[in-house]
Amino acid sequence: MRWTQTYIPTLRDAPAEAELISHKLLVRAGYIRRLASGIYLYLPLMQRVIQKFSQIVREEMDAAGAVEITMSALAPAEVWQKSGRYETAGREQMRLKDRHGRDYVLNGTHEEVITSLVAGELKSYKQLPLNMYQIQIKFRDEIRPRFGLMRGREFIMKDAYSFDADVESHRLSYQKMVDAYFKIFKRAGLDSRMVESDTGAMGGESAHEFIVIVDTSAGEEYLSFCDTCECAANREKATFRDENPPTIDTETKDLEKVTTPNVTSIEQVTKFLKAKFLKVDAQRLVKTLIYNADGKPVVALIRGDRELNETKFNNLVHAVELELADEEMVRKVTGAPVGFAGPVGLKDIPIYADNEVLALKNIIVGANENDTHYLNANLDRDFTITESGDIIAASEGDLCPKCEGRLMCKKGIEVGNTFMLGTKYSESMGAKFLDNNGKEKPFFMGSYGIGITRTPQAAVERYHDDSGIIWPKNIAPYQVEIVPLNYKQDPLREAADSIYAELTAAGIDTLLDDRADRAGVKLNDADLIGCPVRITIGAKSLDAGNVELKARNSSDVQLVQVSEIHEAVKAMLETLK
RNA sequence: CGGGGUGUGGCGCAGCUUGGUAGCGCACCUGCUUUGGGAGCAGGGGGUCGGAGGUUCGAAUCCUCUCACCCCGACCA
Repeated sequence: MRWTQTYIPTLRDAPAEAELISHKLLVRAGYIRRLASGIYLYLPLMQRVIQKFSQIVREEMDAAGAVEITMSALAPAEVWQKSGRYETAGREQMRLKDRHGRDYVLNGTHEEVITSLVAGELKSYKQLPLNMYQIQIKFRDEIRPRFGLMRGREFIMKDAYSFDADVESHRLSYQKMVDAYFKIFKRAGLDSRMVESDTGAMGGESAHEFIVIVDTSAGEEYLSFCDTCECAANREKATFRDENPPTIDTETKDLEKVTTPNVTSIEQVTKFLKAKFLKVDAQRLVKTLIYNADGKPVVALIRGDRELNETKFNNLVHAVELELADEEMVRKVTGAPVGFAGPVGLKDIPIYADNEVLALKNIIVGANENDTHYLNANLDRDFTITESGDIIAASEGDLCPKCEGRLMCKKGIEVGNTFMLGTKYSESMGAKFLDNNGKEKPFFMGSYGIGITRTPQAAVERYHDDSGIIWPKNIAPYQVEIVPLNYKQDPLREAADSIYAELTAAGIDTLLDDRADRAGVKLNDADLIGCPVRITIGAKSLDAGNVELKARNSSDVQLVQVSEIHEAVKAMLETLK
């Protein structure tokens, strides 16, 4: 492609609204333009990136035995009402009416649509397993769109849906997708990490996310992974092993009330009590956290040296909205100022305890009274709990749950996800088949997404420098950019044209900067848009029959004879990621 | 939805406090010169100052309402 025949509006300054470096670069380098909040136009370069990545996705999905279809972006509301998600999807779902006043939604995902497709016609176990996917525009009325393509209201996604007759086959289908995902991200030049994730609104049995780790602030997902084994999890889900299990008293002691003037935090309480009674550590303290669950107070008990994981906690509480209670609620519930809450004497409030707390004896807790704590409180004798579970957060340096390694915590960008849905949707929507005994059964379904527009931005976030983007070769809009420093000079132009023709004929995606601009402008733009290989043609080296070959990710420059440039380019591309 | 902020030519901004009829850099067009990391000179085009109403002889500037956008939070691929 010749630069003057396409449209690459590069900008010297990034628009003020862009926050992330990747967002700024995509705008500055002329890949995207914003039409409205969370709605972007894909310009020629972006279109090529999207197509390249989509093609990789297609090839790997096809290789994994999935078949491509296209489902509508629009769907009648009934389809969503059937699964019950019309109500639960809430304000995130884009809705509209047609001219007759009938209700429609702009699909944010397609479980309902594909289930209704399959419900009437996929009837026999002989047709299973089946996996269908599409690459489609999705709509989500995000509360707050941001970060360019990362969180838009309209975006492109690959979504696949698998149908199986039984659990074993279901697991196999799931594994095939997982394998395909690793291949896809690898081909796109990205190191991805698969982590366990919370199933969230999607529901189902288990779920994983595929994450690209980034160092910048762009990462929205926190994940923890082991530095030794393959164990990795989203922070919402991460578990760890207790490194120094507390010594548990053998006998229970009598409950004792002590005055603790002005000591409200765990650190203060520990310090205060140590000074007084010695042998007190944070592990013996139990934190009592009051939460506001949809307007009603609930209590979380965790060991004093732990942090609460709100996602895990809410998996016990099942609240729509869960947040730390304000001072007023705490006073109302405990009858004491913040800092002295404890489970002893709390009435009519659900109390959820972390598993670790169950094992403890003679714990120290607030006494629901100003400046007072209890020593030697014991479960069942002094207080009761509603339910227990794992509700604590893993943090950097904790012991891996499966090996002797340490957990590391990093930020990442979620680029794909996989859900083992089981029979949740097929049951609610009546999607059934006949097994080999002629018995009617609901399908085992899986759902698998990849962010087609988000992933390239994640790549930019991962691969860039001060001058611009550095694309992995397989998703770069062009693999090679030719920069004749002065296109008006006959020898330079002729050399540029002939190399362009040769590379293009050889099937190498090549961009020729045939603009009449000065060298500096073109070189800067070349760095900005980030093609992995650059061929620079200048008068001095061309006099000796040479052009310059340079990789975007390196400062090394090779002088190459014009006659050998094709081979040299191929060789260089081989070495690049 | 709560808190904070911004709307002035395609992009980045000044002007607003103290009202007097719009300016700078980049980009764009023409010409000449220049030509290896965002050139120089000269000339030029483009803005109902987000919108509506009000105050005033006069509003980008003051007041009221409204819309859009951005940041922090809750939500999420």
